[in-house]
Amino acid sequence: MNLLKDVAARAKVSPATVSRVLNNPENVNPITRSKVEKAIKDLNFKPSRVAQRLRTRDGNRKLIGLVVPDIQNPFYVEVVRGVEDKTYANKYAILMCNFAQDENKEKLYLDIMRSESVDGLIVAPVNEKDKDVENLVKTGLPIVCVDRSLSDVEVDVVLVDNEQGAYDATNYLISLGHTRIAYVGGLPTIPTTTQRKQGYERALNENKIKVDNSLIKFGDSKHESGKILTAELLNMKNPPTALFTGNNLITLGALETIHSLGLSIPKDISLLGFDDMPWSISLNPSLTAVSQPAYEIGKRAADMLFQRIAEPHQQNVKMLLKTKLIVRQSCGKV
Amino acid sequence: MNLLKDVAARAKVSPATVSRVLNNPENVNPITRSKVEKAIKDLNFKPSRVAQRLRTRDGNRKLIGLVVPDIQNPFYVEVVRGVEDKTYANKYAILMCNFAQDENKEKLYLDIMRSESVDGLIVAPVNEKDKDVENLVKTGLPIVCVDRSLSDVEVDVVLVDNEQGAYDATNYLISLGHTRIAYVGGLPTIPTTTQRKQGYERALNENKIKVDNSLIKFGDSKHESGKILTAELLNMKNPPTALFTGNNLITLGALETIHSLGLSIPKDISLLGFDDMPWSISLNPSLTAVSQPAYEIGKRAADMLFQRIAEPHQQNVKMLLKTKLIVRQSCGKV
DNA sequence: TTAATAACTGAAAACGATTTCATAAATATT
DNA sequence: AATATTTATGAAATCGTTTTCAGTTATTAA
Repeated sequence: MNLLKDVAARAKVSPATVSRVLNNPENVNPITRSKVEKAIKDLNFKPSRVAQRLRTRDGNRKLIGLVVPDIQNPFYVEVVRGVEDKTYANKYAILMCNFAQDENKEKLYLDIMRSESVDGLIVAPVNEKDKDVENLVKTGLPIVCVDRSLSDVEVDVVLVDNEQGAYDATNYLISLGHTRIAYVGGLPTIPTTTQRKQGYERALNENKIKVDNSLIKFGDSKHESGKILTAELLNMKNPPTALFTGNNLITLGALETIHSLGLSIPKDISLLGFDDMPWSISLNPSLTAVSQPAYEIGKRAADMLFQRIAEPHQQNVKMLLKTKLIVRQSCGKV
Repeated sequence: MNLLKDVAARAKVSPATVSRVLNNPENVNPITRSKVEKAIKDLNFKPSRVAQRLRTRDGNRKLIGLVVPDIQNPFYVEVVRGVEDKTYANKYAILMCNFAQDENKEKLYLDIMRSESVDGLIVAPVNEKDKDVENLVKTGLPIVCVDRSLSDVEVDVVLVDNEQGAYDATNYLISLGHTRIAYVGGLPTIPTTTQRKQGYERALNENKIKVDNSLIKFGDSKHESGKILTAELLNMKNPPTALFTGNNLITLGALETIHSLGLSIPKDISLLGFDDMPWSISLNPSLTAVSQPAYEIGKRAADMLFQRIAEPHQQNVKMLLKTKLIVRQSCGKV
């Protein structure tokens, strides 16, 4: 492995000059510069980013962290892509960790982020009171939250209007004549779960439909829990006529249960999912869904982070993006 | 941010001792050790992994790289999870990059891996002649390839028997009476694409069915290309009666096109996909598929990498895992 | 009891880059 | 022509750890 000093030796200059060629080429003599550049090329020299990061004080370490709650959820995959496309353009690397909705894992990964000296961090905190993320914010590390905000601390954030999205979805089901609409939520501790529940309840209330708590279920935001909760709902003596599922994976779990019970959608039961997926149109039946601009969330978050890295003391901003109801064939009239 | 020397000062010992408590607690006096441990706790000290990595020569840097061809492909998501579960247990961090089947991106990310001084690397090379990965192997960096091997260099690798999987799939279609079976492949440059094609052709040959090159298509392994190629096939004057799709995303694209043309599966056309997905059962119709043990691939690869990091000079191993044909409802008799 | 060995600890060098400071040479100013 | 300024470079300090080496104290062996 060739080091900067090897380049210096070969080009017969000091290490300082090589470093300048790398970082401030404008203030080294063109002749010297080309000698050094040749040596760099000859030796196929690549500076150690580790040494660079150790030495560099400011936000030029070319590494950002991305802490994702669940890489199996296609929503986050899209967010990741959005972040990545932006960071790639800037030759930043991404240190990405998936904590799988596990608070301990999140804590470990946040510690790692800190001690890896990332320039900044994009994270979807486990919950609104996430002390670990809060503490990290307090250290002054540039942080952008996505999908979920923090309640006790000022931070940049890119969100989607979950309440409104759920409201629209529920209203749509009501417009089809449904009154027994179940909400199959994810982890009750994460803000999106409760915001979506609020939108759901607002729609019911505005339509004078009594909220029936036996139709509201919470789980762990994963596929398996979607299956189980849906089974519970459909086995009630007086089952719902429509299911509003709280995320991607829950929707897929619900689909699986419905099919395994031999029920037909939308004839026997209507299904409306939060989160659209690239293959929603290919599901059986094609899925009516609340679509979030996931890729854009990622892009905007990355933009915001680079902004804040450049200007650490600017005011915090909260960006709220809209959802869109995509009507396909999984909901029918009652 | 508290440093090791702050801990040392508070515990009234030298930095060396603090470092020992961190790394070799067994050879520091218990009394001193607990003083230091208290100081560490009091100051909430977390060592800088950057400094640690810079200083540490051997394979103890607690960081491995993971270079993924396409994070949108659920197959790789499962692989990632497998890798992650193993590495988490060892308190390793993963530097993960998604090169989206883009060779230039791959090159940049590999450079980053090298200069981030990772202990080792898990990668699915863009192709069998991938010079960039080869060069990295030659530097002596511990590397495990997954899903795709390298032809010109010795390296540890975890593969699936793609040829056999495709053979089984094609045979199954033939057993249903199909003779006009199309193969909708991904990028022709990646080994899995050609191996699957070989299995497909072997099955045809063994059954005395002439290989019809107009029924073999290649694209870019993504959703969109699955849509386009399927449309081309179905618009032929004499279209195939069955489609064997070369990966996940292509399958989903094919499904979309088939539905948009108003065709019914399996009545009008049979569909068999390489790669199973968690929601294959919920597709319209539920999908018959060749399932790869993706999660296990990831786990095994991580195991193998830790092995090699521990024993850099052991012999290279190639692990071949089996696929499994999962019969559901997307294939019918002709 | 003394010599040999083991157990602890600290000072200082090292990892591989960047940056400050000083200096020499080149150019501009009067 | 003399001085002031700019440009270009190198020496050395630095980032935050680990590790070597040496030295001191405690333990064991003779």
